[in-house]
Amino acid sequence: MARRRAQKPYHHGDLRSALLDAAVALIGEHGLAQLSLRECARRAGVSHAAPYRHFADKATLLLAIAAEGFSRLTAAGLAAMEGLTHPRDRIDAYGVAYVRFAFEHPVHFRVMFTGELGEPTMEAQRCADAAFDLLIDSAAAVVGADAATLAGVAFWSIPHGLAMLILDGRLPPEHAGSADAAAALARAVIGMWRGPLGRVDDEEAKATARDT
Amino acid sequence: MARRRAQKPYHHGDLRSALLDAAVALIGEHGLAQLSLRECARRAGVSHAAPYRHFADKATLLLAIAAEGFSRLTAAGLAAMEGLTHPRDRIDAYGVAYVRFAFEHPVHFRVMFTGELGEPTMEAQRCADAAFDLLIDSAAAVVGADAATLAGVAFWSIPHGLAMLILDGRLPPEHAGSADAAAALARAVIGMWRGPLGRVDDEEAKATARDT
DNA sequence: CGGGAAAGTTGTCATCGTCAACATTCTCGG
DNA sequence: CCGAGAATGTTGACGATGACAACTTTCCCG
Repeated sequence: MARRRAQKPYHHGDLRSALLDAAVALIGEHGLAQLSLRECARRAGVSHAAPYRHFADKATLLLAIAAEGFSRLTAAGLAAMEGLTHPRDRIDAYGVAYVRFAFEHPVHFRVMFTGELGEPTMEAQRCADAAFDLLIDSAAAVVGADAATLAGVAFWSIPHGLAMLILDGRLPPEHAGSADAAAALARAVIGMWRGPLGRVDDEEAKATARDT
Repeated sequence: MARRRAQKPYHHGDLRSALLDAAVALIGEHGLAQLSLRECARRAGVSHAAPYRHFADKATLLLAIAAEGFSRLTAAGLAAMEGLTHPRDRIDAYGVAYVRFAFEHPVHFRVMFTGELGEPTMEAQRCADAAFDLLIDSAAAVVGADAATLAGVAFWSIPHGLAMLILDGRLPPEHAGSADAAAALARAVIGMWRGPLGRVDDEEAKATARDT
């Protein structure tokens, strides 16, 4: 202790996080394709080979970003569903949170779904599965376990496609200008869904229709 | 004329297409991130700088692949809608064709939607807009021009999300094992859609329900 | 306190994207 | 028919990158 902060210590302290942060920032600035480990190292104030003490290779670093993204997505979904008891309300909230997440963490979202990252890490696989399982479980709570996979897939497609459109800049600015606008759009589009998820609730719709 | 085929001519003949084909093949084999212009050149039997006579840089080559993909997608959509007169049938067919396209041309599809390709070429922009306009027009034929953008966005989300799930290998094999299976899944999921696109047709659904 | 493990560094190599300079072939106007 | 300029390819070079090996510094625990 009593470390001299004036001259930087040989050890960084938390290089791993610093590299992840630098990578996310760099991807945001110059795009995924331009990302270089050496530039990350430079920005973290460390030599060009230091990253290899924390990541096997570039793909592993990206996988870590993806894993982080899936974790945050799951957390955002859980937070959005918190306090909601109606299954339909819950899965709708997840969908809206999904689009909001994509808007607020565009870099993570891109990395999560570029694929092309080689064989996923166990860590990354676990985080992705957790996010997907939450969706399937939420769907199962509406339509039952048998149809859950199909319904989950159908339901995921909507927020996911929406998120892609927003990130690709193919939506008019009034719908994609802010996180709130994007979320509102998501709520509107999801509200149009009247598939198996909707039918169940249509019968009890009047009982629930008090919020707008 | 009477060209000696035995010793290859100085000029390739159709290098541009050969490079595009090589690039698509290489991406399919090793992933987008591993693509190298030099490897494309090698595979086309040409020196490492030859590609620069046809593409300004690597990004431009990828943009060309994306443009080709959007053109084929538009063509596939048009072919699928051919002969169908009911607006709802037509947009449904487009959606199914969309998923089938993604399954059959996974490399093109990936390149089309990786974004991160820098500023799009005019060519690429035009092809992408054509595909999107076809969708919006098809939606407009169902819900009218006013709601067309919103409905188009909502409707695009479904096949797009579905395609992404299939390409990411997150679907059970019975649904993603073949192009026909994927298309059938798409048809099923799209059939669940009962938003503004569906409501119009629900009134005349009985008149149309003769297939299946 | 001492030795191994962890974390960083320097050096190196093959490969890549890109540019400049040069070579070959095509084509079209005279 | 020919000859010059435009296309198209080639060779060579440069800086940057991902990845590995060997070495150094610091940490931590027995």
